[in-house]
Amino acid sequence: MLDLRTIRENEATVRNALAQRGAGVNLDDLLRLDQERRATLQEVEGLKSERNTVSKEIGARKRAGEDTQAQQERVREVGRRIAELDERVRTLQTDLEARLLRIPNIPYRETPVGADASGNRVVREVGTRPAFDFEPADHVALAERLGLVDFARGARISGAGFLVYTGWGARLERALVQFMLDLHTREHGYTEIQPPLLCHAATMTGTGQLPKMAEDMYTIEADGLYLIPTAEVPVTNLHREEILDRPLPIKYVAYTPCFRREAGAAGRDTRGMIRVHQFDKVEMVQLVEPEQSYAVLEELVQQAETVLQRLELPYRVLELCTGDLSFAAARCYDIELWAPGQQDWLEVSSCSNFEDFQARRAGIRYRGPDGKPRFVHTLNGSGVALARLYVALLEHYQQADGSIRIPEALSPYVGGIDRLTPP
RNA sequence: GGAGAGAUGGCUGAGUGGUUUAAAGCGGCGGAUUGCUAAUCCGUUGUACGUCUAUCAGGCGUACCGGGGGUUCGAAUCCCCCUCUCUCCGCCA
Repeated sequence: MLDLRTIRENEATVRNALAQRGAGVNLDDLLRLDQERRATLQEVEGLKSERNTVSKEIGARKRAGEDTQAQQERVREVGRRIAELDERVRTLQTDLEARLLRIPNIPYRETPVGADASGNRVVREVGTRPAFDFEPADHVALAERLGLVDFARGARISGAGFLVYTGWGARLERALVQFMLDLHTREHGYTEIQPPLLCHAATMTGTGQLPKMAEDMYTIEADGLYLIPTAEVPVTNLHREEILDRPLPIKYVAYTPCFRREAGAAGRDTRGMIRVHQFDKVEMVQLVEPEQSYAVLEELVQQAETVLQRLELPYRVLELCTGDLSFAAARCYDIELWAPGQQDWLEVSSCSNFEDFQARRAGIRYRGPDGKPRFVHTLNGSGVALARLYVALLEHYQQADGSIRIPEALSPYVGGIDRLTPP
């Protein structure tokens, strides 16, 4: 959420930034509502001040045994007017809030300007894509041949887009999760969190999933709950409506399943495990001082890259342009893995700085050097997303004999074996 | 799911309609005193919104005693609804 005062005082800058994102926002109505709210507030607060004074006087005179009938009647009138104006302020306030919650964040000043994904900038490409002396298979064939994933039974029990990992396939998934958690907790200084997977509306609003992305989430209507699309949601909201009493930065890492309806993506990537309704992800979240947030963003990207470097997989880092930035992000890097079976790049991480956009929505503050509360900056980065990592790993490490080599760093997590072989 | 008890400032805890613009204590901050530490003494103390001014600061106003609504000239206090916590019962991995 943007600060209303910022919008008021920097109207041109805000308009320009939102235009670069391609966001159609009616600022005129917003500013008019703001104007009316402040005017009405001034009027009603004046009346309340008057009422407080007179009421106090009535109390004093009653104690002195004087008649206060006339005064009481007069104040009753004032009270009626106050009730009307209060109602008006409430309406304006609600309307303003609803509009503010739908305005996306302002992009970082160096963000490349572009209309869509084609405007993204390749920051670097690391590692070399493998050369095969045979025709590389895709992950669906590999997973089926090795008995790692059962696509048909996933569809049978839950529908298309749900996976069943079996035997060594399940073991490999667990190994990857554990490998990443160990890396981030032991070497990168994160505290591990296991949050709820169902969150209510206030939490979903805090990080920006609501109100705009409601149709992307699975809902539990009977209880007013939503399945989390990412651990970012519960973990960032851990400190909702708090003035933090601990030193910054706060660094959390969480493994959770993620649930996405992929409502707008029907028919895309339907084959295999590239776009599924449920996948595992290890997510890093940081709450930091505003002055540090852009340095921390670089740190996050490197920590996500470390996962891929240890697994010896080739990848590239992109900076998203204004038109491709997600709703709440001010600056975002995506990391993509090369998948030989797809002959394409797969997004496995998204590292974003939200500045104070989420903190303002969620009310997450800390005390600055002057002791006054300030909003923190929030960041998160996948470290990294499974399913797609799994795809790239299978396709990258496939051998001519049909086996899958296990990279050295991962081997201890699968009981020391160095390859998966067909049964 | 049923019954009961509770929710007050950073913490403990008083307060059942107007001298409470929330007592007192603890803690925090500033100062005094003091070889050092401790102790003692004095002062100070939250958040949001609005507004004004001599605007790296402050003044004024409004609201905030779990959340929302109501009664009243006036609500922490009375009434209604909700949430959460605790205790007991039931159910249960």
